Amino acid sequence: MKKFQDAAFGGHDHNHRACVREALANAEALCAARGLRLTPLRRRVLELVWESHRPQGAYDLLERLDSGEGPGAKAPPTIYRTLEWLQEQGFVHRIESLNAFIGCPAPESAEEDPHNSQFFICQDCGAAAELHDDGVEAAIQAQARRLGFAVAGQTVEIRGRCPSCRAGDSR
Amino acid sequence: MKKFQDAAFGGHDHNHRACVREALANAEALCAARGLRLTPLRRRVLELVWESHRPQGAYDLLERLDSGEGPGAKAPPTIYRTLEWLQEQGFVHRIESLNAFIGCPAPESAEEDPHNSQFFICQDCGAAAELHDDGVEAAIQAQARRLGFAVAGQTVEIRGRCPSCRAGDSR
DNA sequence: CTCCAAAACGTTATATTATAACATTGCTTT
DNA sequence: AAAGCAATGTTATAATATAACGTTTTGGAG
Repeated sequence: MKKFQDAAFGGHDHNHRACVREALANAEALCAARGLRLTPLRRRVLELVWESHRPQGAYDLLERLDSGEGPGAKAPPTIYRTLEWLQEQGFVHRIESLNAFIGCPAPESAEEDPHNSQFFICQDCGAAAELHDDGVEAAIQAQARRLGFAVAGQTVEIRGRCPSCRAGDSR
Repeated sequence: MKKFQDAAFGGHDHNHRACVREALANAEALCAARGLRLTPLRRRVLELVWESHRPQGAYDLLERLDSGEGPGAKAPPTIYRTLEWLQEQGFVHRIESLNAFIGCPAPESAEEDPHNSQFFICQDCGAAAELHDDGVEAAIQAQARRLGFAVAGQTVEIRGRCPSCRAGDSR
């Protein structure tokens, strides 16, 4: 259980390199399957997003992109366009309450149910965990039915403290 | 049922003047109870927020504040400070996914459970309904427990189409 | 009632986030 | 090779938000 909890927030004992590798492999596979181009820029931005389990601001990403190996002097539209494309593919999500972006650990599942995801975001360490819980989804749909409301998409972002930070862990 | 659904989104057949009057009366009562000052500015901004059931941008509100009766030339901090205070009192909520603000229909209930509110926002007409559903709350808490996560606050914003717009109503 | 301290409001400047519009590059298909 | 299109670069600016400090108002202590 402890392990599951830590993994969700990218706990300090998880193998992050494997995380990133898997995310990139997923993206490559899905692009191949869809006939889309995971260009160097798109790949690099996805890597940057995955450098941590914390949602990243667009300008933070841009700065790191700029200061990296490739050619510099990229302007905001570059990063916003790239993030937009990554979102369309389900490779990253936007966290509305933070104006920030985070990698999706399971982009392939977004095809089945694009609207069912919830984020738990630690206010101490900034880490975020993405969940796809049918219970939350069902409760929302029940209310929507009651209201006569047709759900098109959901933003569910829970602020609080992650298990590590509650335990007084440093990270 | 129809009436309930319409009321939630401020349907065109509801008595909006009464809506506003009630919201202001609520605010006055709560301020009196709490020994707080509902100044003319705060009262005016709350009125502006309540001019519709659509979340309003800060600059929209500022512009309308500016062009109204009182002295003009107010700058952004004025409106942001006022909105911040209104939020602290639970009189308005911020809609993260829209960078906008909406009046709270039941600020008194926020004292009991400050974290339990969900918004259903129509992508056609822009109207939003606030709900406090224990089912959604419970489902979120269940996941939080599973994760070992301590919930401090929730952002639940559902995008979709309201009953009026689904019916092809104009508004 | 006066004066003080704190709260509320005003003002200027600037930070942060995001997009419009158009130019250029570079695949890819023929 | 040329046309056509997707991707990226570039410039400028829009939209949202806050820092810092000055002035006014107000409620309460004396």
